[in-house]
Amino acid sequence: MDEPRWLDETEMAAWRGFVEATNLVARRLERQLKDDAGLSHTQYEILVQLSAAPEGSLRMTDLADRLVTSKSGLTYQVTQLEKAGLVGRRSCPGDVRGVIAELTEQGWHTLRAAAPGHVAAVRDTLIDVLTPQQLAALADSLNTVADRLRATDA
Amino acid sequence: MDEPRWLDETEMAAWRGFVEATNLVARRLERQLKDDAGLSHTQYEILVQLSAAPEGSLRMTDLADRLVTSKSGLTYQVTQLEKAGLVGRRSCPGDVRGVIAELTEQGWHTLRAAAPGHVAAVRDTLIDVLTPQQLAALADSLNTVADRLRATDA
DNA sequence: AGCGTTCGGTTCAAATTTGAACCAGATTCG
DNA sequence: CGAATCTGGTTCAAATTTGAACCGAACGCT
Repeated sequence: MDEPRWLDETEMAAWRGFVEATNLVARRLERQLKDDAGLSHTQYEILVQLSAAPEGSLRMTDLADRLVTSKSGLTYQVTQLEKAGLVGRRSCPGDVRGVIAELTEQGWHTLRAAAPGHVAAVRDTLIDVLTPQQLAALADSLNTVADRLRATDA
Repeated sequence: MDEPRWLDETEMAAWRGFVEATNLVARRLERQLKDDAGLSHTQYEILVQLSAAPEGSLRMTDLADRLVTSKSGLTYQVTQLEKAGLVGRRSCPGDVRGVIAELTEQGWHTLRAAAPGHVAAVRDTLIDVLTPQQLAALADSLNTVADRLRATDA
């Protein structure tokens, strides 16, 4: 194990910033959603992903891919949302094993009700804090990272 | 509740990128640390913060501030690390209530052993994926966000 | 058709996280 | 001094997350 390449000052700043911003933003938004809409961020993300899919429905596996949770974690949360009446399960035509999660009427309604407050919070914590240039740069960098990880995960 | 300002394309890209990169990077590094060093990222962060402090020790409250966990979460993790022999608790001179967490010899050793692999993984997932310009821009944006949140949390 | 492998989802126990309640030691004023 | 309040840390129950084990169904091949 030879001497590794340590991080220089900028690299360290990027990394510390990443860790810190990540946690702080997550914490802040978690609370906002819980307080204002009674949803965890995970649950909100599930609703968002479903709402963006055709018919407001997705197969469990596809949903798990888009979110970044374990399969069992998804099963758990979908069950919670089902109990709350926001999501339903249907079986998947053509594959008996498959399960399709689908937004209910109430799910759509809850999401529409939660979205404005959440967007405002996102602006407040992340978007409006930065200049347009910073924001564009951030989007560029983070998407590079995300794409790269998506690719190498497979 | 009037019509909110929705996110435009760049804003949305930044936000989605943030959520996605955040989760993917966290997941990746969590696994790396667990596999290679038997530590969770939280635990590793505790060791790092302690190692950066004078004497390798910090008061619980200060530690909780630097990490971004709840007080009870910190108590739990420090107890775990104590069981593992990486951290010790001392009482705080001058304030009977206070507790100081302190790296043990073994804690230093474990951290030194874990660091190279972790740094390599950080490079791999985040740093080396970006150009120097992207990296500098990322550091700039994220630190702006973090600083701003630190300020408004108080 | 038959066999071995992969896939999709759930179940389970164990580890972690969180917020609220709590306790004892500080602080602050009147 | 002494009551009222605040602080630092732990404890507790409840919610969540994770990975491993599992089961039945689909697939690839012979």
